[in-house]
Amino acid sequence: MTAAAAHRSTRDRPAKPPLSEDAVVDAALEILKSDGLEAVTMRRVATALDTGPASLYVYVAGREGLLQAMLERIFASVALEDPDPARWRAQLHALLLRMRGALVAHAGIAETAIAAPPRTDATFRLVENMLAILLAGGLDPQNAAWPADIFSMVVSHAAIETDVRVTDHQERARKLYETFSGLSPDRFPLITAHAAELVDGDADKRFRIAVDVVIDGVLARTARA
Amino acid sequence: MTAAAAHRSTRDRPAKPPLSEDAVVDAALEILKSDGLEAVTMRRVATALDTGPASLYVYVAGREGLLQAMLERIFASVALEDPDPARWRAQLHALLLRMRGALVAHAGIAETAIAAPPRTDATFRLVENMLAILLAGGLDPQNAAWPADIFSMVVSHAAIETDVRVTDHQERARKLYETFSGLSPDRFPLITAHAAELVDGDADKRFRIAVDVVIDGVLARTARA
DNA sequence: TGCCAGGAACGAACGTCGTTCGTCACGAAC
DNA sequence: GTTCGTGACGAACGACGTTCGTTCCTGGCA
Repeated sequence: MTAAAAHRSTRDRPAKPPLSEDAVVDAALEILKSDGLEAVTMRRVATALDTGPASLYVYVAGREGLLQAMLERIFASVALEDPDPARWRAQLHALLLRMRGALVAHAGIAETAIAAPPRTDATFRLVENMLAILLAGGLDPQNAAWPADIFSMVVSHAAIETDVRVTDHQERARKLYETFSGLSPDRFPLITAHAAELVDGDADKRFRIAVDVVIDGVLARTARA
Repeated sequence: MTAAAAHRSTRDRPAKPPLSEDAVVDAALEILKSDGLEAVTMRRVATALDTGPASLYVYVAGREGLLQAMLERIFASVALEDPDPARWRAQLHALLLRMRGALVAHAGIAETAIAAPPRTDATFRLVENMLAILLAGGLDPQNAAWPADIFSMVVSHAAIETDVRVTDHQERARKLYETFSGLSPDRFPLITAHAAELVDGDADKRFRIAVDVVIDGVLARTARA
């Protein structure tokens, strides 16, 4: 290809939007959504932007930086609650459900949130809001600080569990039930006996229960003190 | 290189132990321990075994299979508890602490445990033991099944947090404290005000509290029913 | 004892990845 | 009109996981 041809090809696409961090993150999120985390490669993102991988490094600090920027964008999109002492428990559930939803909508990124949790504005916002809700609920600062940590963990894990680009979650539960109940009753008497309880509930229910368990645990801790 | 030379070189190392799945996993665990998860490459493991990467595929189902085999080995090494209704809470702590310890000893593998939790004998053993302890504690099957899940999550997460091949954990806590307290008090009044509570406690203490919170939460749930 | 089959070992290669470097084009500033 | 800085990018490097075809060794059978 001659220089003239290259020039003409540039001229042919004047509508191509200029690169920017936002554009790069947008393209990456789209690929993540459709093809999963391992499909988010520098080359693939660059191709989606009609350029080469080298061009991305101006706006993004390598692949790791790109993943962090994606997480930042996702967390920043989560709406906050306006703390109300009368409804704090419901508000906590609502906030955490939205966090999980945001992660699940971009299946696969939750892995990154756990392995390298970002310490950025977007996450501070969420921690701040969690603290506000818990304090509005009457907890003392220390007993509000512990669960803030735990909840981040619960959210990310729930997102991973819900991920697994599987169409039929009910089918997955059935498979798991068969695995459990099909084990040797001699070696695993409890698992086989209670397989139904182990796989009971869909992802939403399990998530809600996990959140409630943590809340109740903190409350018990507070009452005891 | 002639065939004769190759033959001689083989003859030169008759002491080289034959390959086996155990040998491969051993070598991989050693690399994991010393240089972290991303250093566990097929090529590197093969080099440690004085062979080429192609030779590993007889004993291990690719890199993913190798990681799973490593996890299996690690979990299998965790000693179980003999359920005693009088000491069930302490037993639960002991078991979970050992699980965490096993993961931490091989920093980095916890990531795998979360992203692709293995459903193998070694993990069934642990779940079975957790169930036994919880049932000995007087919980009904359903309320024993929920936390079994949650505890796996807490253990893995704690292992990741404790990982981060960092020599000085106290230094890390100080850095984190400075990050929190150095934020804008206008935007993050609660984080800045309670920075001390947010970073309080070392990894062990935080882990124990998380476990207790979950136990108390489940007990509260049981009492309410 | 000689021979053969089958599986382990492995050299070489393929395609893809993240990342870097040097060059080029272009718009702003003087 | 010239210069200069910066974004864009072609090309390449090294490393990765994995596969294929061949070679070699060994244990069992004739």
